Amino acid sequence: MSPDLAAIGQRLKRFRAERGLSLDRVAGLCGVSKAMLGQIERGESTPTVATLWKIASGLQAPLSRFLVGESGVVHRPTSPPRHRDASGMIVTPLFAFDPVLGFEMFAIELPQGCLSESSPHAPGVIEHVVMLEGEMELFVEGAWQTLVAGEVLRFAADQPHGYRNRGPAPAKVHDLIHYPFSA
Amino acid sequence: MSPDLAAIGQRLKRFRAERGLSLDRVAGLCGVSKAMLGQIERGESTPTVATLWKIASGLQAPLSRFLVGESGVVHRPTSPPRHRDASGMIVTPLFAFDPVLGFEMFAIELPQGCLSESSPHAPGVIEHVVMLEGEMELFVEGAWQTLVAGEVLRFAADQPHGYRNRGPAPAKVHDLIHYPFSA
DNA sequence: CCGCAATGTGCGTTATAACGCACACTCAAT
DNA sequence: ATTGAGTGTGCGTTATAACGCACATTGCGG
Repeated sequence: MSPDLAAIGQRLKRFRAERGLSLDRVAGLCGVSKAMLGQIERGESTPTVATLWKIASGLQAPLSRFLVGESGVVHRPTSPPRHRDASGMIVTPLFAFDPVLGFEMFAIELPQGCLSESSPHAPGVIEHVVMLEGEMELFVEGAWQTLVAGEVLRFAADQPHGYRNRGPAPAKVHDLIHYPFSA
Repeated sequence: MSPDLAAIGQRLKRFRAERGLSLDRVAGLCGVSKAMLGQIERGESTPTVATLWKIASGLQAPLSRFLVGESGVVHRPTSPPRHRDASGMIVTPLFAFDPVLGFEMFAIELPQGCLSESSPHAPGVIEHVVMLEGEMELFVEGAWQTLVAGEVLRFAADQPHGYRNRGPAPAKVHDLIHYPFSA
C-alpha cells in the first residue's frame, strides 16, 4: 500500500531520458532548480504538489505520469493475506487501493451456505461484481438477484447490500470497488 | 490550466465536512498531524505528495479528488465492439467505458499460439490484467513476463505492449483499462 | 451557571524541500 | 595535452512543510 515514492523519481528520470533532456533544460522549462530535480530523481526528496505540478506542466505531461504505482511488476496475491471473515467469505486482494486510480479489486470466494451482509460504504462508492464460477445471490436495493458465471452487475454500494451462496458449489467472483471523485 | 493550489485545501475541507469528520479524526486515520491538515485546508501550506498520499489513502479517496475538479472528463477511446480480432484474440466487454468512472473492463481469451501486439494508448492509460486460466506472456517495458492463473499485473499502456499464449491451453484473462484525467 | 469534552487555531521546534553555487566528470574539438 | 561546453552531484543556506503541545472557542448535559 505504501506508495513507493522513490518510483516517481524513476519515472521522471525515464521520462526525461526518453526525450533526451538534461536536468538543466528541464529546470529551465518548469522553473524548478536542477539540484532539486536531481534529488527527486534519486529519491532523496519527495516534492510538494506545487513543484510536482510545475514539473508536470513544464513538461506538458499529465500528473498521473509520475504518480502511478507499481507499473510493470507482476504481483502474486496468493502469498499476501487470503482473509477470511466471520461469515466464511474468503477475500483475496488483487489490486490494493491506489489513491491515483481510485479503486481496489478483490477476488472473493463464498463457500456453500455462506451469507455475508455488508453495511453501506461511503457515498458514491460503486461496486462491480464479475461472476466467475458457481452461482451467487446479491442483495441490492431491497431485492435478491441471482448471478451465474459470466454475468456482471454494477450497483451503488452506499446502501446495505449482501452476498449469499445457496448453490451446491463454492462461488467465485471478482469485486471491483470504485471510490468516486464527487459525492 | 493550473488549478490554484488553495483549491486543494477547499476540496479537503469539503470532503471532510461532507462526512462529518473532525481534524483529529482525520489525523488519526491518515497519520498526518491535525495542525498540518488545518493549514492545508486554509491554504497556508501546500502538502508534499507524500502527505497528500497519506491523506488520500487514509480517506480512501483518489488523489484526483483533491488535485483536479470534476472537469475535463471527456474520453471516448473505445473502438467499436468487436468480438474477435485478426490475431484470434476474443474480446468480450464486461463493463463498457463510463466517463464518470474512467475505466472499462474486458474478458479476453487467447487461443494457443495467439500473438497480439498493441500499439501505445493515450498518455497515462493504465492496464490491469488478472490471470484467470492458463498461462500468458505479456510484453511490457521491453521485456516479456509470464503470468499464471491468480497473478495480476499493472502496467502503463502508453507504450508498446503485447500478449501471447505459448502454453498448451487457451488463456483467459480480465483486462481493466483505466483512462486518467488529462492535465 | 458550571464543568467538560470536542473542535479548530496559534506557536515554537524540528525535519526537510528548494535554491544557488561550485565542484568533478565526461566527450569533442582544438 | 588543453581548452570548453554540457552533464550530473555535493554543499551550505534559506524557505517552509510537518510535528507536538497548549490555548481559545463552541456546544452540550448536569
